[in-house]
Amino acid sequence: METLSLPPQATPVGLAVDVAAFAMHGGELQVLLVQRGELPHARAWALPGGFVQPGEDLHEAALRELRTETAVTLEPRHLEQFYTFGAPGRDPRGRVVSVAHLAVLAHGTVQVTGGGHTLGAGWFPAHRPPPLAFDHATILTRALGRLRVRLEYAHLALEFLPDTFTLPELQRVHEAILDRPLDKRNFRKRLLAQGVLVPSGERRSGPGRPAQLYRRAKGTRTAAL
Amino acid sequence: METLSLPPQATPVGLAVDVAAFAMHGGELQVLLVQRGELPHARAWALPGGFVQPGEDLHEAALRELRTETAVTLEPRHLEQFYTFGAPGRDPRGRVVSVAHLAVLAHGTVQVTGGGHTLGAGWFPAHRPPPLAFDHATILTRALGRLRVRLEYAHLALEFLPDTFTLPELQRVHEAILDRPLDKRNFRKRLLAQGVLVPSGERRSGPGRPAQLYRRAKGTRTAAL
DNA sequence: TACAGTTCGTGTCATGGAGACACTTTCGCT
DNA sequence: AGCGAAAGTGTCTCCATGACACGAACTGTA
Repeated sequence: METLSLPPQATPVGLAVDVAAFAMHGGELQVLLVQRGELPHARAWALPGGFVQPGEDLHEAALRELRTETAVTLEPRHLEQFYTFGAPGRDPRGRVVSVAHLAVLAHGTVQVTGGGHTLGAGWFPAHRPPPLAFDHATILTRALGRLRVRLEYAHLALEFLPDTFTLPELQRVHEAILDRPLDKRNFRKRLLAQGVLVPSGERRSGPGRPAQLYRRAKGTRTAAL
Repeated sequence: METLSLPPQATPVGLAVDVAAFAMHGGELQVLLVQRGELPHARAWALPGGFVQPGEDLHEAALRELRTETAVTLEPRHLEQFYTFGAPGRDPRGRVVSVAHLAVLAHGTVQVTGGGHTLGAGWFPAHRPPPLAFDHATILTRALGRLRVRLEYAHLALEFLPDTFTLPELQRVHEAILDRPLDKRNFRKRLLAQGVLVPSGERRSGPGRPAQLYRRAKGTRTAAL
């Protein structure tokens, strides 16, 4: 079986992965972009991504690109494939099909120094990005849509925060993703009713009344599919 | 721009599409399978699919494979990409990445004669399929999951039926997809409240009380994404 | 033409989740 | 002590969902 090879109908294509990686910073939802150092679209901003290597799973490839192109310090808390872009003209170099991924990085991961063969990397407002290379604006829009959908019935928002967090912080994550304000009381009611949050007993001080700190309940890890 | 070519990092892979095509037949949800005529997995049943051709969009490739491998008579009413399978060992011939699609064929499309380089094609119970080649059992399971999700908030079930249909017929489609019975009164209440159905005035006779015929309301085409 | 068989069509009540809505509490700072 | 700032809290309404049983309309046959 291992000696079989690809039949002639299998016209080779370039297989790439692109990653829309999000994090919260300054109360805003940010997306990680790299500045391209090569043609095509040199000096343009783009989603981190690149070609899949032999024997490498799509998931692994997405992780590798994230690490080598952007020098982010932490592992993503969530990584999920969400759509494959394969229109014939989408890359001027030839036929490149890209499996787009959605990643969530925890708070505290936001320092980025650039790396690999890019000119740099940085965080940008996810809802108002700069002009992007290739069809990456489309990819980003769809990633945001997926993120919104995931909010409804998953615990994904928790992945943006440190292990321990306050309810107002969590609310700000939801608001940043949905790009609209939410009612405080309804938000708390809904979240607490889901039973995935456990008060840690601690409180956090600041300019105002201290907030109760919460922790995710055990056995509530997101199915990182 | 057109003279650029793929960089050396782009290790070539085989790019394929596979299609899980569903239709209603005999009150049951059926999936379209082909019997493979070539190695690997010769004589095994598999989802229709094959390699994408140069310059061909993924969507087009899925349509072509559906037509040439199975000689189905009608166009699918819905075609949607839902996941890309790219684990290194999934195909013994080498690195093959498959973009899996979900298709819905209208009632009346069920005659299938086989074609292309397969030994035949046929319909099988979607929830109890025969053993399948490659990782197609996994693909089918995920296609069914997607179909269920789509039922909740889309008009996808209508695509299984002819232009004009009765409410009990539509209910049977939902029941077949969910693989469980539904309450008649609640089902009618919910569907009619959605406002996507319009009584056509006609009735359909049979062994029992005649049923009201319905038609989809204008401007309610499924976003075939 | 009467009856049996078969399928279609209909309404109420209880429950649970979601959204609108305003004031009090607790702390830090001056 | 007082002020500013943010956290925390409860009620009511509305809508969607699910459980539940019987009469109505037609076909075919005796």
